[in-house]
Amino acid sequence: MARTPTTFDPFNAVAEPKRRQLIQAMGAEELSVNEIVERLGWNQPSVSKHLGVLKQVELVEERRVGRRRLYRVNAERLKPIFDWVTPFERMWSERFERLDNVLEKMKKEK
Amino acid sequence: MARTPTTFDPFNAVAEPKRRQLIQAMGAEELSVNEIVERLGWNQPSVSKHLGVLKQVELVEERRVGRRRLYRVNAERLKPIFDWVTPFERMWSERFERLDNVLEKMKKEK
DNA sequence: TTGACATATTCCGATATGGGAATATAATAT
DNA sequence: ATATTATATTCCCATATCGGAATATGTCAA
Repeated sequence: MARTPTTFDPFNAVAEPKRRQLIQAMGAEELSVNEIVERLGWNQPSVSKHLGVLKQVELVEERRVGRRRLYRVNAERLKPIFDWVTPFERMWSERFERLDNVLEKMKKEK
Repeated sequence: MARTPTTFDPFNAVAEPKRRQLIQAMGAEELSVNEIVERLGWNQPSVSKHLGVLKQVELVEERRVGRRRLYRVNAERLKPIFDWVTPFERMWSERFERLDNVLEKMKKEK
């Protein structure tokens, strides 16, 4: 067996840095391929191909209008990533850093 | 050029489902390889290899004690993932669904 | 020193990738 | 019909997987 395919799930689709960049550049807007091309400065086939992957995992949705195709981010598909990573937040968050600091001080003052 | 290597960054390391499972199984505990093997029911080389990838991207840290190696999750390396995905939360969260519902109702009642 | 235990590494093969370049498809306008 | 615009697809290749099996390394114990 080989590596998990990029189209397997949002985790794999989004592992590619350019695809993260693409999603971030789109934000909440609905954009045509050419608008994305201009915004990112990549060549058109590259944008289309990355959109193709994102579409397969439903991270973007496509709407055809005339000869253009309008894409928008389907943020719900990012929720599994958010849900997986969020529980770990307490391990690095400021609240606990502060707690650590307090404990450090208590040590020193003792 | 080929696909972004798994060891390139936490995004890629964590794209592999088994590695997410491994990290989740470890939680905040410090565990030996064998403890992880038992906990997950995988074979030992598999666990070692996945730990190797996670270690390269510093998602886990290793401490040698006798003939054992104790691993623990370095959650800070998950922060970039959290930070990247979090801004999109407002696009799916209940708060905004509720807002949508309110707006829908207002339309209908008008 | 020899064995037992804990863990890492190597060798293998099938497979999917991303980029570049070229080209195909589709819709509109003239 | 033809040209133009907008987008997708194909063909190419170098490369890094993951899993399985076997084996190597390292450390303790008797």
